[in-house]
Amino acid sequence: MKNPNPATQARSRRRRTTLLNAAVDLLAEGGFAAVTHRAVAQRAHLPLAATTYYFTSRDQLLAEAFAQLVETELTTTATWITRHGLTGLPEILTTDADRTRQLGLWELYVHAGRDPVLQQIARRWTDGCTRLIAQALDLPDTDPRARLLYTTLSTLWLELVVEQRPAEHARALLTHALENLLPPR
Amino acid sequence: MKNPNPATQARSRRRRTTLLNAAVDLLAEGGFAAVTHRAVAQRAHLPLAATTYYFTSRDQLLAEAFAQLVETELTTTATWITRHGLTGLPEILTTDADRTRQLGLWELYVHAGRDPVLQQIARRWTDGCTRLIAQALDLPDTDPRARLLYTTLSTLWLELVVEQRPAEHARALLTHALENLLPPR
DNA sequence: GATAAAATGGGACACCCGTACCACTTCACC
DNA sequence: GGTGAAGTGGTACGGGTGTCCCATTTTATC
Repeated sequence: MKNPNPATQARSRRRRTTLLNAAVDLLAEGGFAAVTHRAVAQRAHLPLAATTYYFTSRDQLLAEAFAQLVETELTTTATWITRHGLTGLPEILTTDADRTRQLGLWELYVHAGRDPVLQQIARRWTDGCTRLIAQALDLPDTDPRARLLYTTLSTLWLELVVEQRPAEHARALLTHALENLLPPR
Repeated sequence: MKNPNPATQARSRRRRTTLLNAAVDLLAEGGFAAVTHRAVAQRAHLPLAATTYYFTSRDQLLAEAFAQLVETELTTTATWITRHGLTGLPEILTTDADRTRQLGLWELYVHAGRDPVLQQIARRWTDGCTRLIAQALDLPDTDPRARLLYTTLSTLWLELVVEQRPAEHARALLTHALENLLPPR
């Protein structure tokens, strides 16, 4: 026995993350079905066998891609909120730049209803989002108002991404919800 | 020319709806990927070629299945609301009987973000739901309060179906939203 | 430098898919 | 009752998939 631990070499770890990033990109671009072993390998400029070497199955690959997508999306929206503050929150419904990225996330979110592994990540997503809203509103995480605002924001965002209707109404409704939720006290 | 219009015979029409129902069932049970020509044909006790005869492509089959799922779901929830009234609305978040059916609907809803044909049906779904809420609240369809309540209800329902957490908190939050939305006037 | 584990990559296997083909039967209408 | 279209169903084709196998190279430790 000379090299007891797998995935210990730097190049190896780099390859793994390359594959994972490729999977996330493909998921964002073409959705669920586009994440195949061959497509991921080609995207990462690696041989096909690399995918099965670093990920025991396609399900695992998808799960890790989902997890990574959730984390990055949470951090980016967190920085967005700290930069724009609460009053500019409705403006978040304009970010159709990475629309397909959001689509991929929601695809996996719904798919989590049939896969316990993904389900855990889905919960992480929901909890992370409500926490972000709570922080933006300067409320404790458990405050029903934060959770309430998240529910409307979530639906509006999903609708925007899926149905692609003009965002004006959505923004107006979100400001309405904000006024109706916070200042009346 | 003797029989100019296709699909005119009674047996033929029956077969078509049988296939469509089979597709809807499969979608509910196994999700998106489970709706294959072969599976649908077997489920309907019909030969494989029947699927390509009545539906020009798998996409069309999925689109029609989605449309049918939306319509039936809208009508069933409509009758549910008229029977239970507004006050019992939070109880709607207990119907985990056909959880997988809801899952299938949401799967296709998200997929609509990548398919213009499905997108139209997705809009029909959103509009139908908000209209139902508006009727339950005895408000005009365009009242922001109806739309607002729908957004929270939608997220809570999706969360319930996907994440399978206890429904108590969701129901409590919905009643909270209802009180906060209607009686204060 | 020897050695065993880790890493690499080319290829193959078995499977399932959507769809097309085509001979056949049944039907509606003259 | 003849005729052409509608409907039926068995079969085959081409392609893409996940996963596995195995020979080879590279690495870390002795």
